[in-house]
Amino acid sequence: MFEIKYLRQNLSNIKKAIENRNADINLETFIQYDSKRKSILTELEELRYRRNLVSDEIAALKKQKENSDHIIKQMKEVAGKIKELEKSLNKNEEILNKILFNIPNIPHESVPIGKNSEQNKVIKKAGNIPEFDFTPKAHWTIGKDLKIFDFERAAKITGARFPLYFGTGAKIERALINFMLDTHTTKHGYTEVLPPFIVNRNSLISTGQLPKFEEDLFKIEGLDYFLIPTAEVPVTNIHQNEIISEEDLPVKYTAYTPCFRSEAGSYGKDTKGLIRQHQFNKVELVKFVTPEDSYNELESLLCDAETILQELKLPYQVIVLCTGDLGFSAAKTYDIEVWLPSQKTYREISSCSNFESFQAKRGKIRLRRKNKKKLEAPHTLNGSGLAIGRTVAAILENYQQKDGSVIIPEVLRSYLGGIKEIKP
RNA sequence: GGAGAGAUGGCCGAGCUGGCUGAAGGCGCUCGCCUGCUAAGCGAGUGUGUGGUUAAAGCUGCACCGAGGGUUCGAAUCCCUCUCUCUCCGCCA
Repeated sequence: MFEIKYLRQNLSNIKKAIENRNADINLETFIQYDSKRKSILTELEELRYRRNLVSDEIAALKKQKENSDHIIKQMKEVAGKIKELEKSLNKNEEILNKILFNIPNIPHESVPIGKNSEQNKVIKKAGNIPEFDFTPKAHWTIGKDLKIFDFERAAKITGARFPLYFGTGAKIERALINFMLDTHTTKHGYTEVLPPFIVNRNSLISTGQLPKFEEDLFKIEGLDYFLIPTAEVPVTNIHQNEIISEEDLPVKYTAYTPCFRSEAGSYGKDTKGLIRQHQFNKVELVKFVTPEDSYNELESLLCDAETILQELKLPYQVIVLCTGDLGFSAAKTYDIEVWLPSQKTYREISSCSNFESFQAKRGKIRLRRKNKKKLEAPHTLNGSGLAIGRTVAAILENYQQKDGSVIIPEVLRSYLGGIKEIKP
């Protein structure tokens, strides 16, 4: 979110940025209500000033036991006028906020300008794409043959797009969660967090999922609570409405949570397998940093996520999202995409973003510098490190053997009682 | 679920028979003095947001004492609603 003042002063920049995003925001309305706000406020503050002065007078008169009825009578009118103005100011403020909270973040200057995902840029390829002397199977077939997951039964329990793992399948999920958390806490210096899986409206507004994207969320009936679409929401909101000292930065958290997404508008896409589910597990990385460090911190966040794929020896590529594909709150985003042999393509497995001060401002997270009076907004970042279900899919597909078995990546074996492969 | 207590500045904590309280006191922090270092001591300063003015420091208006509404000329203080925290009882993984 932008402060009104900033928006007023940088209108043309923001306009251009929004155009680059293919977003549609009516800034003319903003200007209109902004100037209205100013005129109401000026009048209101003058009246309040007068009221405060006269109130003191009345107090003084009363103290001297003198009559003040005539002034009080006068002030009654002023009080009425004040109330009126306050009402219209509130209304005006509501409209302004609605506009303000619907304006997306400005892309960083290093973000390529583009219309959609086709203009994203590949910036790195890593790992070896496996070669097969047979036709590699899709992970849902492998999983079914190995009897480690069962989507039909999951649909019976709940509905389409819910996971149900058995035996080694369930264990691999758990092993991956532990492996990732262990790596990030011991090697990368993150503090492990286990947050609530249900959050209130305000938290979702802070991180930017609301007010625009309510249809993507699962809402709890009868309460203004939602299932989290990502750990980013509860974890970023840990410091909502707080002042963080400069010397405490960077703050780095990692959290495992399930994620719940309604996937509205994605019907017919990725209907099979683990790629697009209503519920999936994820290990998330979240950072609070000083503005001057945030782009370096984005690079290291990306590295931290990449490490997991390197250790699992899975081939991947890194892309930088273009302006048209950038998420609402992000100023810059790298996606890591893992190779899926059955689809002969790379699929997103992590998304690492710098939100700059966008979320901090919405969530009133502030930064106190060591020798400065004025408070600033810290920058927030987050990234998946990684999505667990998609990692399982990638392991199954990349490590599959001709006989239908799947080799377990070495780093995971100690988490799985030492087994080296899953056999049919 | 029932009964009660509470929510004040970076933290702790007064005020709550309405006006002199943006808020005592303490801690912390900053600056200065002092002691050869450290600790202690002394003095001054120190909330947030937003507007005006200024080259700047500063001065200054308004708002904010959990959130929202109400009463009043005037509310941290009174009333209502909501949220959260704590204590006791009940129930429970």
